[in-house]
Amino acid sequence: MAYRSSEKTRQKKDAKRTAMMQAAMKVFAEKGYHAATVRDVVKQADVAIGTFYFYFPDKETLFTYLYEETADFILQSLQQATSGSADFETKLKATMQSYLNIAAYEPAVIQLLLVGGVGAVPSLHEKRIQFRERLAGAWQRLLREGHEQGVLATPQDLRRSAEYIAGGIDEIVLTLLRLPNPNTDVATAELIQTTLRLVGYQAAE
Amino acid sequence: MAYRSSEKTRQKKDAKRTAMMQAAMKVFAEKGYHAATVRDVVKQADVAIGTFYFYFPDKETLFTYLYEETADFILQSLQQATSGSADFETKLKATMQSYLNIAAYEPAVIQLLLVGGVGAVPSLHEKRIQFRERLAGAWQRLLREGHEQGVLATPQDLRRSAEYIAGGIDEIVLTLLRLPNPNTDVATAELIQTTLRLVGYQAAE
Amino acid sequence: MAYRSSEKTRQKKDAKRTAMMQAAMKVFAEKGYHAATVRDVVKQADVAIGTFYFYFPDKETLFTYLYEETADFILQSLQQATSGSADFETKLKATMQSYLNIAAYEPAVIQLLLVGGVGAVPSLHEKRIQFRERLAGAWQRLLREGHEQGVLATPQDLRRSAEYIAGGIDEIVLTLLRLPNPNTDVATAELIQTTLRLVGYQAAE
Amino acid sequence: MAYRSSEKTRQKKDAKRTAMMQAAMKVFAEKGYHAATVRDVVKQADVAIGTFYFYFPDKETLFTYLYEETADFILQSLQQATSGSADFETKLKATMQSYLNIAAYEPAVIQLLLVGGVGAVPSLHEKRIQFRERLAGAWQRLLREGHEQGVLATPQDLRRSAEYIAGGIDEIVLTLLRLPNPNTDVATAELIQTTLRLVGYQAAE
DNA sequence: CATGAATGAGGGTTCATTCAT
DNA sequence: AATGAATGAACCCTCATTCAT
Repeated sequence: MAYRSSEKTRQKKDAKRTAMMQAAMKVFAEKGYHAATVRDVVKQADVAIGTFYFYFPDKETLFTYLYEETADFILQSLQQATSGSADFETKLKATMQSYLNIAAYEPAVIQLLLVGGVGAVPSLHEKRIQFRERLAGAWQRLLREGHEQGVLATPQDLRRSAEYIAGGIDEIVLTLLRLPNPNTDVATAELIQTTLRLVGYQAAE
Repeated sequence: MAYRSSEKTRQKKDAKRTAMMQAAMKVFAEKGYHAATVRDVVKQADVAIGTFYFYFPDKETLFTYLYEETADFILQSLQQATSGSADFETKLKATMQSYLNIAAYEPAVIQLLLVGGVGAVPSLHEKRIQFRERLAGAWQRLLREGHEQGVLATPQDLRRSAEYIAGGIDEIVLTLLRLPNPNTDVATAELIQTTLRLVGYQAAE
Repeated sequence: MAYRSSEKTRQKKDAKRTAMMQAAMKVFAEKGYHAATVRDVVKQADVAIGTFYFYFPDKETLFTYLYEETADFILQSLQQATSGSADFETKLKATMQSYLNIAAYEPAVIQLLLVGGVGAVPSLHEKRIQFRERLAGAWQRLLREGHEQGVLATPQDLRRSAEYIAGGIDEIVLTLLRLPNPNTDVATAELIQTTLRLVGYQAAE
Repeated sequence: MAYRSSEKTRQKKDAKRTAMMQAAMKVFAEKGYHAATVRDVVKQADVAIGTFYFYFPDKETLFTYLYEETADFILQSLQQATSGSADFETKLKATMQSYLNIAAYEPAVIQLLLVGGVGAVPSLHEKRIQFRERLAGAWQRLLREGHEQGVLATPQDLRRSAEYIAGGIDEIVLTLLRLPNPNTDVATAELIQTTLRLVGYQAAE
């Protein structure tokens, strides 16, 4: 007896859901978890408050989901940049490129991850820690390759270097995002050079 | 006949005010701005809620003041480490030592600055940005000395390197603070070495 | 050319309507008026929420209608038991039998009437009062017969005795319904005896 | 340093708390748990909504507490009436007197117990069941005395009779409370006579 | 000075109801 | 007829802030 949920309707619903998540992303990125209200989100999405609860179970769940999805997106982007067979320097450049690209074209993504979830609900705090660890882990994997290729300074604790890099990049990215017209290319080039120095890179002969 | 609060009274008042600020620091560092309530603070300080509003105009002002004071404390500590006449390496070691010391013995100070005020009230956001800039500025001054002594790699944007350092250190510090028994000494030594590489340090002959 | 819904269509519609009312009865009996939601009802009936509003104008009206219908059903059952020509004792036994039978086989009916509509909407409160009065009225009619047959103790206010009986039975019924395997037969026999004593029954010689 | 909480202040607070509980009692008795809102209560008490939460942790807790307290009050009143050494008839009269007195002078107490907590939150449902059981228990104890004095009809299930009595009385009481000027005395006398018949009372020679 | 009772704006969430498809 | 996405009033509750004592 059930009417076939016309494909069109389904698509429309999905589109709306996506639109609402983007609205939520923007609001959370700007205000952070606590300061952002559900009313802010629905206003941004131009829907009624009940609509929010039609699409999402509650504020916390949405934020957690948004945070995880965003974190996965970033980490996969980095993963992609480091996969394949290439030398350390090439991969590092690609990775940095990738990260800065996201920062340039999807600033809310970065804002959400870096400031949106701080000082929030405990379950969220946990997620944030996980993200930082996975982010450092991504860099660490890259460094390990460099180490195996024998192009990095020794001794060094690759984990700690990876954390240093992750933190350093984000500091610079946040500074960039505060500028009206950030020159991402120059920053990327400099970040690459600085990071190469940081790990004591010596090109193989 | 003009009233004048006797010196003793004033001291007592100041002591209470200080105690309340320490209580507030602890609470804000643990929970962050939004999750911490004024009631949490007064409970920690063991005073009535009305007393809070005798000493501070409101929650936001207190937090801002606390944030500024804490930021000043950190920045002055770094300043002290870099003042005097010594070579670049010595000063960098002293600075790093100083920062990590604070993290080790006054973790709340670091927590407050790094996570306590993120995603909070707009006025606070501003303060946070200022702090990051001043922190980068402190490192930048040190790097400039190194540059003038000719011991750093060129070309490099000292400002950007300073930001990289500031961000990298904090990432590692936050990781350390999550551990039950962080070995600060090892971390400090590594941070120094990594930072020296980052700036392309070459000891003068 | 006037449309006329074919007999078949009407029957189908009535069937659906009935099914939805049974679903509503179950839900209201279990949760009571306020705690039961329209969504609970449509879920139980396995239809969409819009369908509910096609068949019923709103929640309150449905409940009121359901309550009335159920009340009528009970009262008619009692009526039937007391109709015909028989002596007081026989009729009382039949009436009690009838009531306890409903409680045993259609507990939701009783639950709905006794607890489903308490503390609800004003219009419902009115209905509940009416039901109690009609229920007492049914007993009162029976008692009047007994009085006319001269088998009841005098003096007694038949109305008040009728209320006493109605309230006493329901108290016991509700207690029974809480048991996993209520022995209705024993309870019925006891209720009959107790009620006969209550009205001071003396078999005619 | 703590100022002595002047006895006067304390008393005032207690008085207010009591006033608020009475306001809550009235509202809950009139509307039942679900239909009554916290705003209804604070409006009745003429205080702000925050004041409610200063005195009580939440709506459910208050209601539960109110319900328990009221139940205890009623049960203790009955207890008092049945204690002491007197014959069965005297005690039954006293008990009935006591119950009807409360109904006459504190109708909200009865309303709360009988209708206020029906169909409410699960924890409350439990409380209601407990109350009914304790109420029946009170009557049962009285009947047992009568049984031991050999003035009651045998055989009869004293528990079931007790429930019958409890339910019957409440039905009549609720009817009375609907009248503008209920004549409690006549009702009491009749209830006593009817109850004596119900239990098959035969005065000892 | 210090207290804590009192306030009420505002936050998250529910749910009866509507209406375009 | 039937659907279910969308709405928004209203609920419970929190918490920064005030002020009489």
